[in-house]
Amino acid sequence: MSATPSEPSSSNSSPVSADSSVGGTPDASTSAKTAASPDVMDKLVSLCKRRGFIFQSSEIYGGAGSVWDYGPLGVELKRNIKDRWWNAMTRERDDIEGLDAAILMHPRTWEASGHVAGFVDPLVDCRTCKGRFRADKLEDARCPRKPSREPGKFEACELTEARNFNLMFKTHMGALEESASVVYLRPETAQGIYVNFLNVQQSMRQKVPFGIAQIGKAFRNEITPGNFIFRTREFEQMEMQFFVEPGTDMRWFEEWKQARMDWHYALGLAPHRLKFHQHTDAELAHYARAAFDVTFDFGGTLGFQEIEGVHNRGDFDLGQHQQFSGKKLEYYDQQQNKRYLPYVIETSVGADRVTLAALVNGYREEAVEGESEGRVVLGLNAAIAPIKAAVFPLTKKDGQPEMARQIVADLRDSFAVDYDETGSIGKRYRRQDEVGTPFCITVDTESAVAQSVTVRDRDSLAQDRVDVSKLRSYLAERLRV
RNA sequence: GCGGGAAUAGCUCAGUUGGUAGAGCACAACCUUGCCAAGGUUGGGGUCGCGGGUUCGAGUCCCGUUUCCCGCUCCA
Repeated sequence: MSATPSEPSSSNSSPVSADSSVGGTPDASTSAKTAASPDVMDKLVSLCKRRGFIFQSSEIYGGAGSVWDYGPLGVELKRNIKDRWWNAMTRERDDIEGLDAAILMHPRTWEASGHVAGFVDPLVDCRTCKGRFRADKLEDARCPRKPSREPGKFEACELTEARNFNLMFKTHMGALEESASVVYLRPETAQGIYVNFLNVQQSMRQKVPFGIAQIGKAFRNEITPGNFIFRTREFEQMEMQFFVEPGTDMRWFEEWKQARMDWHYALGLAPHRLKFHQHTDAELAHYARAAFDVTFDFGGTLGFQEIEGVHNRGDFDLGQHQQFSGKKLEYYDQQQNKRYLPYVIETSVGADRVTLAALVNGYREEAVEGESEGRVVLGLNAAIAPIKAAVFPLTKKDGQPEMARQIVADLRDSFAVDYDETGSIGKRYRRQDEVGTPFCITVDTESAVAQSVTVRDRDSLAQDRVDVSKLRSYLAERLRV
C-alpha cells in the first residue's frame, strides 16, 4: 500500500514512454476508446462471456435475475483481488485478525442491526398516479395527482395490494417448514464480525485498537439490480471492522480512509478515476457518525459509483447487540483500568465491484501500426491477471512444442500459465492480450541450442531474450506489483 | 414496482405480404506460413428466450411469462 496518486502501479501504465507505434496508451485520458465510451460496458460484458470471465447465472433456463457466475478466468481474477485484500489486511499486519462467519445467523441479529425493522413496512403502489405509499399510513398520504385534496382519499387511484419490501432473503432453519424458525441470508457480513468481537479479541489476546477482517457472500433483494455485476442480489464483500477507543475514532477514520484509497491505487485503478464521496447528513445511515465512499468512474451512464464504504459506526452495533443479546460486549482496558464499548471504523469493499472496476479500468482498444483493426487489451495489473504467462512454440517443428510444454510444467507450481500452439503467433498474442496476460513466452528456432526464449510484454509489445534458467526469477520480479 | 425497447449460432446481426433458418467473426481438425489478427480445405454448432393460441403451416401474427437494456421509483 505504498503507491500514491501520482505514481500508479507500473503495470497499468505504459512501461515505456508513449510510442506512436502503440496507438492508444493505457492512460484512459488519452486513449481513443476507454470505458468512458458508453458502449464499453457492453463490449466488456461480451468479452467476459466470450473469454470465460463472467456468465449469466442459469443461462440455459433463460437466466436468473441479477446473479452472475464467474468463469475460469473470472474466478482467478476475483480470487487474486481477494487474496490481495486478505494479505494486506491480515498477513501483513499484527493488529487485524481474519474470520469466516456463517451466512445464516440467529434471526435476532437482524433485529439488533436494524435490518428487520427498517424494511418491514408494507407498501402499496398506484397504477394511475404512480405514487407509492406505506400501507399503514394511507390515511395520512395524499395522491400526488391531487395534492390539494384531503389526505387518505384515493378514489382516482388504482392501488395495488400491500407488499413487503424487505430486502432480506428469508428462509427456514429446520426440516419442517411449519415448525422451523425463520432465518435470513445475511444482507451484510459485518454483523458476523460484531457478534464475534469478544471471541476474537480474547482468543487472539488482541488489545484495542485492532480489527477483524472477513470476506464472504451477502444477499439483498435489490429493487433495481443491474449494470452487469455492479448491483446484484448475491454479492461478495470484503469487510474489515476496526475497533478503537472512543475519542480516537476520527483519527483512525482518517487513517483508514487514506489506507483504503491507497489500496485501490496499488491495485492499478487509475487515480483520475477514483475519488471520495462524503455522505451528507441526509445520506448518512442510521448507524453512521461519518461516512466516505471510495467511488470509481465506470464511465458511460454509470459514472462515479461506490466501490467501497469507509464508515465510522461509533458504538451503534456493539451497543445494539449488547442490548438485544443481554451479553456485555465491553472491552476491558487493563492499562487504563476502564471498560468501554469500542467504536468501530468499518471498511467495506464490494469484491464484485472492484473486479468490475479492474476490468473497466483495464479495457482498451488500440491501433496497431500496419493494421486496419487494432487490438483489444485488458490492461490488468500483472498481480491480479488470471494468467501470468502464456507459453508458445513459434512453430510445431524442431521439438519446440515439447520445450514449451516443459517450460509450462516447470513454471506452473508458481504461476498461472497457459500453453497455446494453435493459429499464427500473432493471433495467440492477441488472444492473451484480450484476457490481460502480462507476458507471452515464445520458444523459437534458437531456443533449443541457446536455452533461451523470448518474453513479450503485453503493454509495450517489447521482447526480451531470457535464459530458460532465469525465467522464474524474471517473472517473479515483474509480477510483484 | 411503473413506462418504453429488445431477445434468432459462442459474438455481432440478416431473415420480404406467415411456407420446415443465413452471413461475418469466433471455435475445432488437417495442410501451409513462422514474432504480432484476417492463407487453403473441411467440420461442429440454433426445437429462433420460455409457455400457450390462431393457422394446412409461425422466427414472422395474438396472449402470457422470463431475462436484459433505457427512463422513473427505491436504495443500509
